[in-house]
Amino acid sequence: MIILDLNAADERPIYGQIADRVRFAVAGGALRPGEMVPSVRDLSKQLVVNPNTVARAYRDLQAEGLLESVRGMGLQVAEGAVERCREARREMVRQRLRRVIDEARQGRMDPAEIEAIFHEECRRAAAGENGAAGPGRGHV
Amino acid sequence: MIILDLNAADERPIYGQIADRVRFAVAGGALRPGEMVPSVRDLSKQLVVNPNTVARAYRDLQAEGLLESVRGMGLQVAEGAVERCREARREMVRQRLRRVIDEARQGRMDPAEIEAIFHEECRRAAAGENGAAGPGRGHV
Amino acid sequence: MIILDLNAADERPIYGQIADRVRFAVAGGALRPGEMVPSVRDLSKQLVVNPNTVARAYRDLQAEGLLESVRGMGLQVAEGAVERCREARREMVRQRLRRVIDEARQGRMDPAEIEAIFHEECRRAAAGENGAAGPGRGHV
Amino acid sequence: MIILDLNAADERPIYGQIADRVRFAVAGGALRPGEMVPSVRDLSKQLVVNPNTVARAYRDLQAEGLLESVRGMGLQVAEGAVERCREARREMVRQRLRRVIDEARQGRMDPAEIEAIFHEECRRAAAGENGAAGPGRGHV
DNA sequence: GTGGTCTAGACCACG
DNA sequence: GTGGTCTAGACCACC
Repeated sequence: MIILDLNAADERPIYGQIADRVRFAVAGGALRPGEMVPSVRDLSKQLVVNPNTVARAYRDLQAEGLLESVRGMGLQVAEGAVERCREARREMVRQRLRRVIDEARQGRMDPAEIEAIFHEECRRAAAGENGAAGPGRGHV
Repeated sequence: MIILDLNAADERPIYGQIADRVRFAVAGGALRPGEMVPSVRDLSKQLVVNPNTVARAYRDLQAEGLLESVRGMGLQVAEGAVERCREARREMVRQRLRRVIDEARQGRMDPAEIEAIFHEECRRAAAGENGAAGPGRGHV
Repeated sequence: MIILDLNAADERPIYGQIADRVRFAVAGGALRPGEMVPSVRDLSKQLVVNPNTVARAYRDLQAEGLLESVRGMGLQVAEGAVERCREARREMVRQRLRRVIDEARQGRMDPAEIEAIFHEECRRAAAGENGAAGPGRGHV
Repeated sequence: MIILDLNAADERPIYGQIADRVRFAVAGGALRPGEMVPSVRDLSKQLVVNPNTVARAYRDLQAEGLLESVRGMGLQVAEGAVERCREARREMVRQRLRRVIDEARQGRMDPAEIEAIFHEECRRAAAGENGAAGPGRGHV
């Protein structure tokens, strides 16, 4: 069964984080169309969270058409979900990047400085994934 | 007088948006040390926002040491503010970029795709600043 | 053997849909008094449904007096069933129509609009039964 | 302030009934774009229902784009809502009528009988609206 | 004052 | 076993 976890430092609503984990799992191929997601009760135990909170995440995903219910059995990933998740993921990233860029430029920040920071952070992320502590900014 | 505006689509707290606008204005040189910021009442009218909300933004900026009260006159930008704002601006941008990158990678998105989107959006922002409608992504 | 099928899009309980199909089959003459209904196992395979679900539908129909068990043989359609099913069918249709009409009027919908929609849908149904794709509303 | 009420005999989920009341109120003109809906707390008291239940109805309506939040102030009817509600109401009625008609015909019911029942019920509804007890089927 | 999140726990229908 | 509804009540941020 797929393992999901939460990042305690994330201040977004828990149900939103859960939904995003599922979206990313589908986009990344860890959860395939037709596959069942963990039951509300199981996942709520796994995440140490109230079942209602998981149920809300699942409900939102259902409304989005990403999950569909199999009566009496649980919820499964819908057929067209992978493509939609990939697209959603891409647009989410695009929208957030756009907002940062727009605000930085509006604050008269040098475009070259923005790009420099972006590449620094990309390197940091890549390093953090390969070795335990790569170069760049070690802390945080 | 300095002109500030808000983006209604931004879901962050309004007081935070206002404070950020002031920080960016100082970092960008639009507001200089010793200069007075608009009064709470004026700014609240200008932004069509509750005066309490503006007051809270100013309160936060005061606590931060960025604004100082001049008895009977209002609030002015503090002396050392510019450098601190530039630093704050840089770190704010860095932190937000980092978060987007981290979450995208965590969702197993291809790093090259992330960079591609970033550069697309940079070009779009640059185009939007020069001409009214440059190349790139026309809509939005 | 009588062929029944289910509409996956129907959100009513499956056991109720099955029972209704049987009622309508009796009312329409496709199942005659004295005739045996498919066994629980056969029907559950035919419908790709849990046997318990079929069993529950049959149980309800038995309680209603529409089916009677023949020891060791299964269930057969009861003698007086046809008339009762016709009546049940009529009342079921009436009740559902009434509900739609009542709610539409309660929502201040123009009565003429309701009738217009009804007749459109009647024509559509008639067309769909005669030719594969008649006039009216092609899509669904 | 707009008065909403619930029909205790309705077995649909309460939150759905509340949402429908709002939709119909908007479609019927009782609630106009820009107008505020009752606060969650007020409406929950008015309907003798848990605030969470009202909140869920409002949340669904927000997701639908029918309501939009005015921060710190409450929820108001969105601009384009009226047309969308009318359309939604029409399609809801159409879909439900279609289902009844389809199932009745599939059960080999005489089309003329279906129409007869429909018109009977239309007359009944019209009568029930004008006089307290018109002709037709008095009870129920 | 507003909406929103989360928890806890009960109850239900369905399969 | 599954999801879904509803209640009750706490706590939060925002305006």
